[in-house]
Amino acid sequence: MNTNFNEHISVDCVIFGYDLKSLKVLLLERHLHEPDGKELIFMDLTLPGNHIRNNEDLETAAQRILFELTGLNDIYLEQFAVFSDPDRLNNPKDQQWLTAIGKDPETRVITAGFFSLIPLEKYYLHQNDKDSLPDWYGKNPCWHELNTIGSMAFDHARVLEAALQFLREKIMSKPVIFELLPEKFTASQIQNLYEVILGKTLDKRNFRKKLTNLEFVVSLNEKQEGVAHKPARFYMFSRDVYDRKKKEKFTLIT
Amino acid sequence: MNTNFNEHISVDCVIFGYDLKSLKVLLLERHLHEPDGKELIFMDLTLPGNHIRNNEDLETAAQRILFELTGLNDIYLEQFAVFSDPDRLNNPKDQQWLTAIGKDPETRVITAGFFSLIPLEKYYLHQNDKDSLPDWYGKNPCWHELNTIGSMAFDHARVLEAALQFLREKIMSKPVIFELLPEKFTASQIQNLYEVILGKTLDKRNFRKKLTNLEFVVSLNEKQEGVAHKPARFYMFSRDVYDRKKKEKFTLIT
DNA sequence: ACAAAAGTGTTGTGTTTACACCCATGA
DNA sequence: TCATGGGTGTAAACACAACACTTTTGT
Repeated sequence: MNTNFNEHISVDCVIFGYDLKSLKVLLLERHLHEPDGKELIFMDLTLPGNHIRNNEDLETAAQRILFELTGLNDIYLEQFAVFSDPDRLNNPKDQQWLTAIGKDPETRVITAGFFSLIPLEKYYLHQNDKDSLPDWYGKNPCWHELNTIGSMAFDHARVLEAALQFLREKIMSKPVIFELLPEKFTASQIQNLYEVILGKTLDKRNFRKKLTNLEFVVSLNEKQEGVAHKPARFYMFSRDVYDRKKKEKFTLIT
Repeated sequence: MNTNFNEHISVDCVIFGYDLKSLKVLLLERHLHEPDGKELIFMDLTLPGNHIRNNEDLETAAQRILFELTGLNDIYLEQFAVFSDPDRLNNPKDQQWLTAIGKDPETRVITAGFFSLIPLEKYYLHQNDKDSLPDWYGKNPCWHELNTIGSMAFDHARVLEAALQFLREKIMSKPVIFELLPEKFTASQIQNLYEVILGKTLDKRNFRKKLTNLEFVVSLNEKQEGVAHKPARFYMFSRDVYDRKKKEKFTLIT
Protein backbone atom coordinates (compact mmCIF):
# COMPACT_ATOMS: atom_id res chain seq x y z
CA MET A 1 0.00 0.00 0.00
CA ASN A 2 1.36 3.41 -0.93
CA THR A 3 0.79 7.03 -0.06
CA ASN A 4 -0.68 8.14 -3.38
CA PHE A 5 -4.05 9.78 -3.56
CA ASN A 6 -6.93 7.42 -4.12
CA GLU A 7 -8.84 8.86 -7.03
CA HIS A 8 -12.11 7.14 -6.09
CA ILE A 9 -12.49 8.22 -2.50
CA SER A 10 -12.73 11.68 -1.03
CA VAL A 11 -13.83 13.28 2.21
CA ASP A 12 -15.74 16.51 2.74
CA CYS A 13 -16.00 18.32 6.04
CA VAL A 14 -18.99 20.25 7.29
CA ILE A 15 -17.72 22.39 10.14
CA PHE A 16 -20.36 24.23 12.08
CA GLY A 17 -19.48 27.19 14.23
CA TYR A 18 -21.42 29.40 16.59
CA ASP A 19 -20.52 32.97 17.43
CA LEU A 20 -23.11 33.34 20.22
CA LYS A 21 -25.52 34.75 17.67
CA SER A 22 -25.99 32.51 14.70
CA LEU A 23 -24.94 29.18 13.30
CA LYS A 24 -22.24 29.30 10.65
CA VAL A 25 -20.54 26.86 8.34
CA LEU A 26 -16.98 26.85 7.05
CA LEU A 27 -16.69 27.10 3.28
CA LEU A 28 -14.04 27.73 0.67
CA GLU A 29 -14.27 29.33 -2.71
CA ARG A 30 -13.85 27.31 -5.86
CA HIS A 31 -12.49 29.37 -8.75
CA LEU A 32 -12.25 28.50 -12.41
CA HIS A 33 -10.03 30.58 -14.67
CA GLU A 34 -9.42 30.55 -18.40
CA PRO A 35 -6.68 28.01 -19.11
CA ASP A 36 -4.23 30.72 -20.29
CA GLY A 37 -4.99 34.02 -18.64
CA LYS A 38 -6.40 35.45 -15.48
CA GLU A 39 -9.99 35.60 -16.71
CA LEU A 40 -12.36 34.18 -14.05
CA ILE A 41 -15.00 31.92 -15.60
CA PHE A 42 -16.95 31.26 -12.42
CA MET A 43 -16.65 31.07 -8.67
CA ASP A 44 -18.78 29.17 -6.23
CA LEU A 45 -18.54 27.69 -2.75
CA THR A 46 -17.31 24.33 -1.61
CA LEU A 47 -16.89 22.38 1.59
CA PRO A 48 -13.33 21.71 2.64
CA GLY A 49 -12.54 18.34 1.12
CA ASN A 50 -10.21 16.33 -1.05
CA HIS A 51 -9.10 12.83 -1.94
CA ILE A 52 -7.70 10.49 0.67
CA ARG A 53 -4.30 8.88 0.47
CA ASN A 54 -4.10 5.14 0.10
CA ASN A 55 -2.50 4.63 3.48
CA GLU A 56 -4.92 6.81 5.39
CA ASP A 57 -7.97 6.12 7.40
CA LEU A 58 -10.92 8.30 6.34
CA GLU A 59 -10.79 10.25 9.56
CA THR A 60 -7.05 10.84 9.35
CA ALA A 61 -7.54 12.11 5.84
CA ALA A 62 -10.30 14.45 6.95
CA GLN A 63 -8.07 15.86 9.70
CA ARG A 64 -5.20 16.37 7.29
CA ILE A 65 -7.27 17.95 4.55
CA LEU A 66 -9.08 20.26 6.90
CA PHE A 67 -5.79 21.42 8.31
CA GLU A 68 -4.21 21.96 4.91
CA LEU A 69 -7.11 23.99 3.62
CA THR A 70 -8.07 26.04 6.65
CA GLY A 71 -5.44 25.70 9.37
CA LEU A 72 -7.89 24.03 11.77
CA ASN A 73 -5.96 21.51 13.74
CA ASP A 74 -6.91 18.48 15.74
CA ILE A 75 -10.63 19.05 16.07
CA TYR A 76 -13.32 16.50 16.80
CA LEU A 77 -14.55 15.04 13.50
CA GLU A 78 -17.25 12.50 12.99
CA GLN A 79 -18.30 10.70 9.86
CA PHE A 80 -22.01 11.08 9.22
CA ALA A 81 -22.80 9.78 5.74
CA VAL A 82 -21.44 8.68 2.41
CA PHE A 83 -22.48 10.22 -0.87
CA SER A 84 -22.29 7.75 -3.68
CA ASP A 85 -24.66 8.85 -6.42
CA PRO A 86 -22.83 7.94 -9.66
CA ASP A 87 -23.94 11.29 -11.09
CA ARG A 88 -22.84 13.41 -8.18
CA LEU A 89 -20.11 15.15 -10.21
CA ASN A 90 -22.02 15.32 -13.47
CA ASN A 91 -23.28 18.91 -13.54
CA PRO A 92 -21.80 20.83 -16.46
CA LYS A 93 -19.95 23.27 -14.18
CA ASP A 94 -18.35 20.46 -12.21
CA GLN A 95 -17.36 18.58 -15.35
CA GLN A 96 -15.82 21.72 -16.77
CA TRP A 97 -13.92 22.37 -13.58
CA LEU A 98 -12.66 18.80 -13.23
CA THR A 99 -11.42 18.85 -16.81
CA ALA A 100 -9.73 22.20 -16.28
CA ILE A 101 -7.74 21.02 -13.27
CA GLY A 102 -6.59 17.98 -15.17
CA LYS A 103 -8.81 15.23 -13.81
CA ASP A 104 -10.77 12.67 -15.74
CA PRO A 105 -14.36 13.85 -15.20
CA GLU A 106 -15.59 10.30 -15.80
CA THR A 107 -13.85 8.86 -12.75
CA ARG A 108 -16.24 7.56 -10.16
CA VAL A 109 -15.77 9.29 -6.82
CA ILE A 110 -17.63 8.65 -3.60
CA THR A 111 -17.19 10.96 -0.66
CA ALA A 112 -17.50 10.50 3.07
CA GLY A 113 -19.06 13.43 4.89
CA PHE A 114 -17.45 14.45 8.18
CA PHE A 115 -18.95 16.82 10.60
CA SER A 116 -17.67 18.94 13.42
CA LEU A 117 -18.73 21.62 15.82
CA ILE A 118 -16.53 24.37 17.16
CA PRO A 119 -16.93 27.58 19.13
CA LEU A 120 -15.96 30.27 16.66
CA GLU A 121 -14.06 32.40 19.10
CA LYS A 122 -11.52 29.69 19.81
CA TYR A 123 -10.21 29.10 16.32
CA TYR A 124 -8.52 31.11 13.66
CA LEU A 125 -8.60 30.24 10.02
CA HIS A 126 -5.44 30.81 8.12
CA GLN A 127 -5.85 32.82 4.98
CA ASN A 128 -4.30 31.48 1.85
CA ASP A 129 -3.18 33.58 -1.05
CA LYS A 130 -6.03 33.49 -3.54
CA ASP A 131 -4.05 34.62 -6.51
CA SER A 132 -1.01 32.42 -6.30
CA LEU A 133 -2.95 29.21 -5.77
CA PRO A 134 -3.92 26.88 -8.61
CA ASP A 135 -7.60 26.40 -9.40
CA TRP A 136 -7.78 22.96 -7.82
CA TYR A 137 -7.02 24.45 -4.42
CA GLY A 138 -9.87 25.81 -2.29
CA LYS A 139 -9.52 29.54 -1.60
CA ASN A 140 -10.34 31.96 1.13
CA PRO A 141 -11.76 29.86 3.97
CA CYS A 142 -14.58 31.75 5.64
CA TRP A 143 -17.54 31.33 7.93
CA HIS A 144 -20.92 31.69 6.19
CA GLU A 145 -24.34 32.26 7.70
CA LEU A 146 -26.41 29.17 7.09
CA ASN A 147 -29.28 30.87 5.35
CA THR A 148 -27.35 33.07 2.95
CA ILE A 149 -25.24 30.56 1.11
CA GLY A 150 -24.84 30.90 -2.63
CA SER A 151 -24.33 28.26 -5.28
CA MET A 152 -22.28 25.29 -4.13
CA ALA A 153 -19.91 22.93 -5.94
CA PHE A 154 -20.76 19.31 -6.76
CA ASP A 155 -23.41 17.88 -4.44
CA HIS A 156 -22.22 19.94 -1.50
CA ALA A 157 -25.57 21.60 -0.91
CA ARG A 158 -26.96 18.13 -0.29
CA VAL A 159 -24.04 17.21 1.94
CA LEU A 160 -24.57 20.33 4.00
CA GLU A 161 -28.27 19.67 4.31
CA ALA A 162 -27.59 16.12 5.50
CA ALA A 163 -25.07 17.37 8.04
CA LEU A 164 -27.57 19.83 9.43
CA GLN A 165 -30.16 17.12 9.78
CA PHE A 166 -27.59 14.92 11.48
CA LEU A 167 -26.74 17.72 13.87
CA ARG A 168 -30.40 18.25 14.74
CA GLU A 169 -30.81 14.62 15.64
CA LYS A 170 -27.53 14.37 17.45
CA ILE A 171 -28.08 17.25 19.85
CA MET A 172 -31.20 15.50 21.09
CA SER A 173 -29.33 12.53 22.48
CA LYS A 174 -25.66 13.39 22.91
CA PRO A 175 -23.99 16.32 24.68
CA VAL A 176 -22.46 17.70 21.49
CA ILE A 177 -24.07 21.08 21.96
CA PHE A 178 -21.20 22.05 24.24
CA GLU A 179 -18.72 21.66 21.39
CA LEU A 180 -20.21 24.79 19.89
CA LEU A 181 -20.01 26.88 23.03
CA PRO A 182 -17.13 28.62 24.76
CA GLU A 183 -15.99 26.93 27.92
CA LYS A 184 -18.07 29.29 30.01
CA PHE A 185 -21.47 30.15 28.68
CA THR A 186 -24.69 31.64 29.95
CA ALA A 187 -28.11 30.02 30.00
CA SER A 188 -29.37 32.30 27.25
CA GLN A 189 -26.43 31.50 25.05
CA ILE A 190 -27.07 27.78 25.12
CA GLN A 191 -30.79 28.30 24.73
CA ASN A 192 -30.26 30.56 21.74
CA LEU A 193 -28.01 27.93 20.21
CA TYR A 194 -30.71 25.30 20.49
CA GLU A 195 -33.15 27.73 18.97
CA VAL A 196 -31.01 28.48 15.93
CA ILE A 197 -30.23 24.83 15.33
CA LEU A 198 -33.77 23.58 15.71
CA GLY A 199 -35.43 26.62 14.22
CA LYS A 200 -37.96 27.05 17.00
CA THR A 201 -38.25 28.99 20.22
CA LEU A 202 -38.18 27.41 23.64
CA ASP A 203 -39.70 28.37 26.95
CA LYS A 204 -37.10 30.18 29.05
CA ARG A 205 -38.19 28.98 32.46
CA ASN A 206 -38.58 25.36 31.52
CA PHE A 207 -35.30 25.37 29.66
CA ARG A 208 -33.42 26.75 32.63
CA LYS A 209 -35.09 24.32 34.99
CA LYS A 210 -33.75 21.43 32.98
CA LEU A 211 -30.37 23.01 32.48
CA THR A 212 -29.78 23.53 36.15
CA ASN A 213 -30.99 20.03 36.96
CA LEU A 214 -28.30 18.41 34.84
CA GLU A 215 -25.51 17.46 37.18
CA PHE A 216 -22.90 17.73 34.49
CA VAL A 217 -23.72 21.37 33.81
CA VAL A 218 -22.02 23.15 36.66
CA SER A 219 -22.96 26.64 37.64
CA LEU A 220 -20.01 28.92 38.27
CA ASN A 221 -19.80 31.79 40.73
CA GLU A 222 -18.92 34.12 37.98
CA LYS A 223 -20.97 36.62 36.03
CA GLN A 224 -20.83 38.63 32.90
CA GLU A 225 -19.23 42.04 33.19
CA GLY A 226 -19.80 45.24 31.32
CA VAL A 227 -23.16 44.33 29.84
CA ALA A 228 -25.95 46.87 29.82
CA HIS A 229 -28.36 44.70 31.74
CA LYS A 230 -28.39 42.36 34.72
CA PRO A 231 -25.23 40.29 34.30
CA ALA A 232 -25.78 36.62 33.60
CA ARG A 233 -24.28 33.72 35.46
CA PHE A 234 -21.83 31.43 33.67
CA TYR A 235 -22.09 27.66 33.42
CA MET A 236 -19.76 25.04 32.13
CA PHE A 237 -20.03 21.46 30.95
CA SER A 238 -18.15 18.87 32.97
CA ARG A 239 -17.30 15.91 30.79
CA ASP A 240 -16.01 14.14 33.88
CA VAL A 241 -19.32 14.22 35.61
CA TYR A 242 -21.12 13.34 32.40
CA ASP A 243 -18.96 10.30 31.82
CA ARG A 244 -19.45 9.15 35.36
CA LYS A 245 -23.24 9.21 35.08
CA LYS A 246 -23.86 8.49 31.42
CA LYS A 247 -26.99 6.61 32.38
CA GLU A 248 -28.91 9.79 33.15
CA LYS A 249 -30.55 10.73 29.93
CA PHE A 250 -29.72 13.84 28.04
CA THR A 251 -32.91 15.83 27.66
CA LEU A 252 -32.48 19.53 27.47
CA ILE A 253 -35.18 19.42 24.89
CA THR A 254 -38.10 17.05 24.45
CA MET B 1 -18.17 5.93 -16.55
CA ASN B 2 -18.29 2.19 -17.08
CA THR B 3 -19.81 -0.87 -15.50
CA ASN B 4 -16.58 -2.46 -14.27
CA PHE B 5 -16.09 -3.33 -10.66
CA ASN B 6 -14.46 -0.64 -8.58
CA GLU B 7 -11.61 -2.35 -6.79
CA HIS B 8 -11.49 0.21 -3.98
CA ILE B 9 -15.07 0.22 -2.83
CA SER B 10 -17.20 -2.61 -1.54
CA VAL B 11 -20.42 -3.03 0.40
CA ASP B 12 -21.26 -5.52 3.11
CA CYS B 13 -24.75 -6.29 4.29
CA VAL B 14 -25.78 -7.15 7.81
CA ILE B 15 -29.23 -8.66 7.54
CA PHE B 16 -30.97 -9.33 10.80
CA GLY B 17 -33.88 -11.71 10.97
CA TYR B 18 -36.27 -12.73 13.69
CA ASP B 19 -38.08 -16.05 13.84
CA LEU B 20 -40.31 -15.09 16.79
CA LYS B 21 -37.75 -16.63 19.09
CA SER B 22 -34.28 -15.24 18.58
CA LEU B 23 -32.38 -12.70 16.56
CA LYS B 24 -30.39 -14.09 13.65
CA VAL B 25 -27.96 -12.77 11.09
CA LEU B 26 -27.43 -13.85 7.51
CA LEU B 27 -23.94 -15.15 6.77
CA LEU B 28 -22.14 -17.00 4.02
CA GLU B 29 -19.20 -19.35 4.17
CA ARG B 30 -15.84 -18.36 2.81
CA HIS B 31 -13.80 -21.34 1.63
CA LEU B 32 -10.17 -21.55 0.67
CA HIS B 33 -8.93 -24.57 -1.25
CA GLU B 34 -5.48 -25.64 -2.37
CA PRO B 35 -4.80 -24.03 -5.74
CA ASP B 36 -4.80 -27.35 -7.54
CA GLY B 37 -6.92 -29.87 -5.74
CA LYS B 38 -9.99 -30.11 -3.61
CA GLU B 39 -8.13 -29.86 -0.30
CA LEU B 40 -9.86 -27.32 1.97
CA ILE B 41 -7.36 -25.04 3.71
CA PHE B 42 -9.85 -23.17 5.85
CA MET B 43 -13.43 -22.07 6.07
CA ASP B 44 -14.92 -19.17 7.96
CA LEU B 45 -17.95 -16.91 7.84
CA THR B 46 -18.54 -13.70 5.95
CA LEU B 47 -21.24 -11.11 5.54
CA PRO B 48 -22.81 -10.94 2.10
CA GLY B 49 -20.77 -8.33 0.29
CA ASN B 50 -18.71 -7.52 -2.76
CA HIS B 51 -17.30 -4.70 -4.83
CA ILE B 52 -19.55 -2.11 -6.39
CA ARG B 53 -19.69 -1.38 -10.07
CA ASN B 54 -18.54 2.00 -11.27
CA ASN B 55 -21.97 3.03 -12.47
CA GLU B 56 -23.80 2.02 -9.31
CA ASP B 57 -24.95 3.84 -6.26
CA LEU B 58 -23.82 2.12 -3.05
CA GLU B 59 -27.36 1.13 -2.22
CA THR B 60 -28.03 -0.27 -5.69
CA ALA B 61 -24.86 -2.29 -5.40
CA ALA B 62 -25.90 -3.61 -2.01
CA GLN B 63 -29.27 -4.67 -3.40
CA ARG B 64 -27.67 -6.40 -6.36
CA ILE B 65 -24.99 -8.18 -4.36
CA LEU B 66 -27.39 -9.35 -1.71
CA PHE B 67 -29.66 -10.77 -4.38
CA GLU B 68 -26.85 -12.50 -6.22
CA LEU B 69 -25.50 -14.14 -3.12
CA THR B 70 -28.66 -15.05 -1.28
CA GLY B 71 -31.69 -14.57 -3.47
CA LEU B 72 -33.11 -11.85 -1.21
CA ASN B 73 -34.82 -9.37 -3.42
CA ASP B 74 -35.87 -5.80 -2.98
CA ILE B 75 -35.55 -5.46 0.77
CA TYR B 76 -35.13 -2.30 2.80
CA LEU B 77 -31.41 -1.52 3.14
CA GLU B 78 -29.82 1.30 5.01
CA GLN B 79 -26.23 2.39 5.13
CA PHE B 80 -24.97 2.63 8.68
CA ALA B 81 -21.19 3.10 8.62
CA VAL B 82 -18.05 2.98 6.56
CA PHE B 83 -15.05 0.88 7.46
CA SER B 84 -11.88 2.43 6.23
CA ASP B 85 -9.03 1.18 8.39
CA PRO B 86 -6.10 0.81 5.95
CA ASP B 87 -5.27 -2.50 7.67
CA ARG B 88 -8.72 -3.97 7.58
CA LEU B 89 -7.72 -6.72 5.12
CA ASN B 90 -4.27 -7.35 6.53
CA ASN B 91 -4.74 -10.48 8.63
CA PRO B 92 -2.70 -13.37 7.28
CA LYS B 93 -5.78 -15.46 6.48
CA ASP B 94 -7.33 -12.63 4.50
CA GLN B 95 -4.13 -11.88 2.63
CA GLN B 96 -3.78 -15.54 1.74
CA TRP B 97 -7.35 -15.71 0.55
CA LEU B 98 -7.14 -12.53 -1.52
CA THR B 99 -4.00 -13.77 -3.19
CA ALA B 100 -5.57 -17.14 -3.88
CA ILE B 101 -8.58 -15.68 -5.66
CA GLY B 102 -6.30 -13.55 -7.80
CA LYS B 103 -6.57 -10.13 -6.19
CA ASP B 104 -3.78 -7.81 -5.23
CA PRO B 105 -3.82 -8.03 -1.42
CA GLU B 106 -2.22 -4.58 -1.22
CA THR B 107 -5.14 -2.78 -2.83
CA ARG B 108 -6.86 -0.36 -0.50
CA VAL B 109 -10.54 -1.21 -0.04
CA ILE B 110 -13.09 0.61 2.03
CA THR B 111 -16.49 -0.88 2.62
CA ALA B 112 -19.88 0.60 3.32
CA GLY B 113 -21.95 -1.35 5.82
CA PHE B 114 -25.64 -1.78 5.02
CA PHE B 115 -28.16 -3.05 7.39
CA SER B 116 -31.58 -4.57 7.09
CA LEU B 117 -34.26 -6.19 9.11
CA ILE B 118 -36.60 -8.88 7.89
CA PRO B 119 -39.14 -11.27 9.34
CA LEU B 120 -37.60 -14.67 8.71
CA GLU B 121 -40.79 -16.42 7.78
CA LYS B 122 -41.36 -14.21 4.77
CA TYR B 123 -38.15 -14.87 2.90
CA TYR B 124 -36.42 -17.86 1.42
CA LEU B 125 -32.71 -18.01 0.79
CA HIS B 126 -31.65 -19.71 -2.36
CA GLN B 127 -29.03 -22.37 -1.92
CA ASN B 128 -26.04 -22.26 -4.16
CA ASP B 129 -23.97 -25.26 -5.13
CA LYS B 130 -20.99 -25.19 -2.79
CA ASP B 131 -18.82 -27.47 -4.81
CA SER B 132 -19.13 -25.98 -8.25
CA LEU B 133 -18.52 -22.39 -7.12
CA PRO B 134 -15.09 -20.75 -7.17
CA ASP B 135 -13.51 -19.73 -3.89
CA TRP B 136 -14.22 -16.05 -4.37
CA TYR B 137 -17.94 -16.71 -4.24
CA GLY B 138 -19.72 -16.83 -0.87
CA LYS B 139 -21.27 -20.22 -0.16
CA ASN B 140 -24.25 -21.62 1.63
CA PRO B 141 -26.20 -18.59 2.85
CA CYS B 142 -27.67 -19.34 6.25
CA TRP B 143 -29.18 -17.71 9.31
CA HIS B 144 -26.95 -17.81 12.36
CA GLU B 145 -27.84 -17.25 16.00
CA LEU B 146 -26.14 -14.08 17.11
CA ASN B 147 -24.28 -15.56 20.06
CA THR B 148 -22.88 -18.66 18.41
CA ILE B 149 -20.96 -17.20 15.51
CA GLY B 150 -17.53 -18.59 14.68
CA SER B 151 -14.54 -16.91 13.15
CA MET B 152 -15.36 -14.22 10.59
CA ALA B 153 -13.57 -12.98 7.50
CA PHE B 154 -11.80 -9.61 7.28
CA ASP B 155 -13.17 -7.09 9.79
CA HIS B 156 -16.67 -8.52 9.58
CA ALA B 157 -16.94 -9.21 13.28
CA ARG B 158 -16.47 -5.51 13.83
CA VAL B 159 -18.99 -4.65 11.11
CA LEU B 160 -21.54 -6.95 12.70
CA GLU B 161 -20.95 -5.46 16.14
CA ALA B 162 -21.41 -1.95 14.76
CA ALA B 163 -24.62 -2.98 13.02
CA LEU B 164 -26.00 -4.41 16.22
CA GLN B 165 -25.19 -1.23 18.08
CA PHE B 166 -26.82 0.78 15.32
CA LEU B 167 -29.92 -1.38 15.53
CA ARG B 168 -30.14 -0.92 19.30
CA GLU B 169 -30.07 2.83 18.92
CA LYS B 170 -32.38 2.91 15.96
CA ILE B 171 -35.21 0.94 17.55
CA MET B 172 -35.36 3.55 20.30
CA SER B 173 -36.36 6.34 17.97
CA LYS B 174 -37.71 4.94 14.72
CA PRO B 175 -40.40 2.33 14.08
CA VAL B 176 -38.00 -0.17 12.50
CA ILE B 177 -38.90 -2.89 14.93
CA PHE B 178 -41.87 -3.75 12.74
CA GLU B 179 -39.57 -4.67 9.87
CA LEU B 180 -38.59 -7.75 11.85
CA LEU B 181 -42.10 -8.87 12.61
CA PRO B 182 -44.71 -10.60 10.51
CA GLU B 183 -47.55 -8.38 9.43
CA LYS B 184 -49.71 -9.59 12.30
CA PHE B 185 -47.97 -10.07 15.60
CA THR B 186 -48.89 -10.48 19.22
CA ALA B 187 -47.88 -8.26 22.11
CA SER B 188 -45.56 -10.92 23.52
CA GLN B 189 -43.85 -11.36 20.18
CA ILE B 190 -42.91 -7.72 19.89
CA GLN B 191 -41.93 -7.57 23.54
CA ASN B 192 -39.72 -10.63 23.17
CA LEU B 193 -38.11 -9.02 20.14
CA TYR B 194 -37.20 -5.92 22.14
CA GLU B 195 -35.83 -8.14 24.84
CA VAL B 196 -33.55 -10.12 22.56
CA ILE B 197 -32.27 -7.00 20.83
CA LEU B 198 -31.64 -5.03 23.99
CA GLY B 199 -30.59 -7.98 26.09
CA LYS B 200 -32.84 -7.14 29.02
CA THR B 201 -36.31 -8.03 30.21
CA LEU B 202 -39.20 -5.59 30.23
CA ASP B 203 -42.26 -5.26 32.39
CA LYS B 204 -45.21 -6.87 30.64
CA ARG B 205 -47.94 -4.57 31.87
CA ASN B 206 -46.08 -1.35 31.24
CA PHE B 207 -45.01 -2.54 27.83
CA ARG B 208 -48.53 -3.38 26.78
CA LYS B 209 -49.86 -0.12 28.12
CA LYS B 210 -47.53 1.78 25.84
CA LEU B 211 -48.09 -0.52 22.92
CA THR B 212 -51.84 -0.11 23.00
CA ASN B 213 -51.52 3.65 23.42
CA LEU B 214 -49.68 4.04 20.14
CA GLU B 215 -52.20 5.04 17.56
CA PHE B 216 -50.25 3.50 14.74
CA VAL B 217 -50.30 0.06 16.31
CA VAL B 218 -53.77 -1.18 15.50
CA SER B 219 -55.35 -3.98 17.40
CA LEU B 220 -57.08 -6.56 15.20
CA ASN B 221 -60.16 -8.61 16.04
CA GLU B 222 -58.25 -11.73 15.39
CA LYS B 223 -56.59 -14.21 17.68
CA GLN B 224 -54.12 -17.01 17.62
CA GLU B 225 -55.55 -20.47 16.96
CA GLY B 226 -54.44 -23.88 18.07
CA VAL B 227 -52.16 -22.77 20.85
CA ALA B 228 -52.22 -24.61 24.16
CA HIS B 229 -52.98 -21.52 26.19
CA LYS B 230 -55.22 -18.50 26.07
CA PRO B 231 -54.96 -17.29 22.47
CA ALA B 232 -53.34 -13.91 22.00
CA ARG B 233 -54.71 -10.97 20.10
CA PHE B 234 -52.97 -9.82 16.94
CA TYR B 235 -51.76 -6.30 16.24
CA MET B 236 -50.38 -4.66 13.16
CA PHE B 237 -48.34 -1.58 12.40
CA SER B 238 -50.02 1.06 10.26
CA ARG B 239 -47.41 3.07 8.42
CA ASP B 240 -50.18 5.32 7.15
CA VAL B 241 -51.19 6.39 10.60
CA TYR B 242 -47.57 6.69 11.67
CA ASP B 243 -46.72 8.96 8.76
CA ARG B 244 -49.72 11.12 9.46
CA LYS B 245 -48.71 11.73 13.08
CA LYS B 246 -44.93 11.54 12.96
CA LYS B 247 -44.82 14.21 15.64
CA GLU B 248 -45.88 11.83 18.38
CA LYS B 249 -42.70 10.38 19.72
CA PHE B 250 -41.82 6.76 19.44
CA THR B 251 -41.31 5.41 22.91
CA LEU B 252 -42.11 1.79 23.40
CA ILE B 253 -39.11 1.68 25.67
CA THR B 254 -37.58 4.28 27.91
C1' DA C 1 -57.03 -30.90 36.43
C1' DC C 2 -53.00 -29.09 34.82
C1' DA C 3 -49.63 -26.37 32.23
C1' DA C 4 -48.79 -22.44 29.61
C1' DA C 5 -49.07 -18.00 28.25
C1' DA C 6 -52.55 -13.97 27.91
C1' DG C 7 -54.41 -10.30 29.92
C1' DT C 8 -55.41 -6.62 33.21
C1' DG C 9 -55.22 -1.62 37.21
C1' DT C 10 -53.54 1.15 40.80
C1' DT C 11 -50.53 4.03 43.23
C1' DG C 12 -46.71 6.88 44.10
C1' DT C 13 -43.25 9.62 41.86
C1' DG C 14 -41.14 12.39 38.53
C1' DT C 15 -41.50 15.13 34.22
C1' DT C 16 -43.61 18.30 31.18
C1' DT C 17 -46.06 22.28 29.93
C1' DA C 18 -48.00 26.79 30.22
C1' DC C 19 -47.69 31.08 31.99
C1' DA C 20 -46.10 36.81 33.96
C1' DC C 21 -43.59 39.64 36.68
C1' DC C 22 -39.49 41.82 39.17
C1' DC C 23 -34.25 42.61 39.04
C1' DA C 24 -29.57 44.45 38.06
C1' DT C 25 -26.85 46.87 35.12
C1' DG C 26 -24.92 50.60 31.78
C1' DA C 27 -26.19 54.33 29.08
C1' DT D 1 -35.06 56.80 34.34
C1' DC D 2 -35.04 53.89 30.64
C1' DA D 3 -33.88 49.91 27.86
C1' DT D 4 -32.10 45.45 27.95
C1' DG D 5 -31.88 40.95 28.92
C1' DG D 6 -31.57 38.01 33.57
C1' DG D 7 -33.87 35.52 36.64
C1' DT D 8 -37.67 33.13 39.15
C1' DG D 9 -42.45 29.48 40.95
C1' DT D 10 -46.70 27.00 40.64
C1' DA D 11 -50.35 24.09 39.30
C1' DA D 12 -52.45 20.76 36.17
C1' DA D 13 -51.63 17.00 33.03
C1' DC D 14 -49.10 13.36 31.86
C1' DA D 15 -45.65 9.49 31.81
C1' DC D 16 -43.12 6.16 34.42
C1' DA D 17 -41.96 2.21 37.43
C1' DA D 18 -43.20 -1.28 40.41
C1' DC D 19 -46.07 -4.82 41.43
C1' DA D 20 -49.75 -10.14 41.47
C1' DC D 21 -53.57 -12.32 40.21
C1' DT D 22 -57.30 -14.22 36.96
C1' DT D 23 -58.49 -16.07 32.27
C1' DT D 24 -58.54 -19.11 28.33
C1' DT D 25 -57.05 -22.67 25.84
C1' DG D 26 -55.13 -27.65 24.63
C1' DT D 27 -53.76 -31.83 26.52
